[in-house]
Amino acid sequence: MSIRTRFAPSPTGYLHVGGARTALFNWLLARRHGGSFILRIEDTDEARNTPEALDAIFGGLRWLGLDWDEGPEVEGAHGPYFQSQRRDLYDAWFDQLVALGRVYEDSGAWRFRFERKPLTVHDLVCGEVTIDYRDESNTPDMVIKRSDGSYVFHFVNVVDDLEMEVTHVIRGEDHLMNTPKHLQLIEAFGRRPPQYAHIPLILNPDGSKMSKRDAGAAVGDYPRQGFLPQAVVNYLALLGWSSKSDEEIFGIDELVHRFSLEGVNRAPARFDLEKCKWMNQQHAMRMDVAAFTAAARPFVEAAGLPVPERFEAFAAAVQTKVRLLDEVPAALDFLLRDAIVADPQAVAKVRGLDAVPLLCGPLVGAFDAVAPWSAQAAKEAMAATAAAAGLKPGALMLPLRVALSGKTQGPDLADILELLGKDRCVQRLRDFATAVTTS
RNA sequence: GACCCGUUCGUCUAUCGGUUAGGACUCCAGAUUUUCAUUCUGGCAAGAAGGGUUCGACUCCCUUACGGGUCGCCA
Repeated sequence: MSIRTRFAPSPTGYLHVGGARTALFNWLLARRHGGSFILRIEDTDEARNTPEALDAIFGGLRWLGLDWDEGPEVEGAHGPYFQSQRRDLYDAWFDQLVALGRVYEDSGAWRFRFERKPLTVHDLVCGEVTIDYRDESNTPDMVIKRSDGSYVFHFVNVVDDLEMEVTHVIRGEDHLMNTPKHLQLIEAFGRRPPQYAHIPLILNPDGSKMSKRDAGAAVGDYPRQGFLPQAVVNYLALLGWSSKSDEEIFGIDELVHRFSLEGVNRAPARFDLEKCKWMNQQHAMRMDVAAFTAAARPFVEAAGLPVPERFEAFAAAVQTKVRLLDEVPAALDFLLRDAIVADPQAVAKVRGLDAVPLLCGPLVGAFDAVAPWSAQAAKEAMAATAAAAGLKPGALMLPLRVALSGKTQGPDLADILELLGKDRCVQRLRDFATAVTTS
């Protein structure tokens, strides 16, 4: 019998990283075992549902690459996949409970009568958890149908998992105490419960609960901040799950191959944006140039920079230098524009160096004489200029970098020389000369 | 408050009774790159506390502390 998992968000806010990770784990388990991953929209709270939230769910899952085998748009044998469209089904299941005498009316709503006994959840992550339902004060009979006739989460969630033949329910630990309620319902229906796995929550760096407004909480913010989906997936997978090895940079296929519920931790994990960024850089560096170029292009365009014909060569020059894609425009700015704004601190740092007079004098002529222009030829001219003055070529590197880019950090000097071209190099050397002498 | 779950470097984690408690992020130092980033090497840094059990506990049990979760006609 094949594994069936589901992600069942309610469209009431933005897609949260916690929800995204829940979806990821469900997706990974299904893919690992060749099962099915179902997307079900739990939109029973009409007052709080919004179309934007629904778009955020679809968009977020798609961006992360978590495709669903059954659910909205793709449909499937157990639809519809919006709870708001499953009324008839719920009515039928509710009637069963009425026939069994397990519900009673209370102030216009209907409550499910719990059996008063201890209930044990056999959780794949938490182990055996027993909650005593004999203590009625702590576990009052729950409302499953509101006085307006609509059904409550616990009821529809259980009915749908049964109807959709879900075999594994992976969800946040905040649902652990709900599970006995669900078990009671399933028992009343005379059905077998799915396997449960409650995963720990994601916390803020300070240990507080991560909510919608916290940094890094909304998955929708990641794309425009320049995160790569594969990096976010990788980072999220490692929050609360361990591959039990020292490696940690995994592509999605590798995660699928390695994933197992056994590796899931029981303690909540704090979200570390720094490590997430580091991981993004690791993935960015591993992309092939064409893919990186395609991913970086929109950021450069959005920044209003001219995108040259040979953009790929420019993107390649900064591929290992950025953590997030939104750093690309700033990294490329001096290469794409005619004029540069030199960082005063960078200029100050090199001003007093012995090599500066060479840059302002002989090197300008040496560069001007290079024909045809190439990074190699330019470097040879630079070496010759240095040698003539009794300096090592290395002494010219940093000042030249500052002269050409206005910064102390950036692409490889050879790339700068090559991409800038002769005219711009000579011009910037002249500008640099006036900058260091006049101020 | 009651009931659950949890607690290893600042953070993410490995360890399933015997390890100099390992790796990663961050930070620091050095090497390589004639330059920056990358990469490499080294360093700082941990078993919440107290009791047991055991020849031996981070690992098993109990208590306390702390953290998180749940106690809705929200999901």
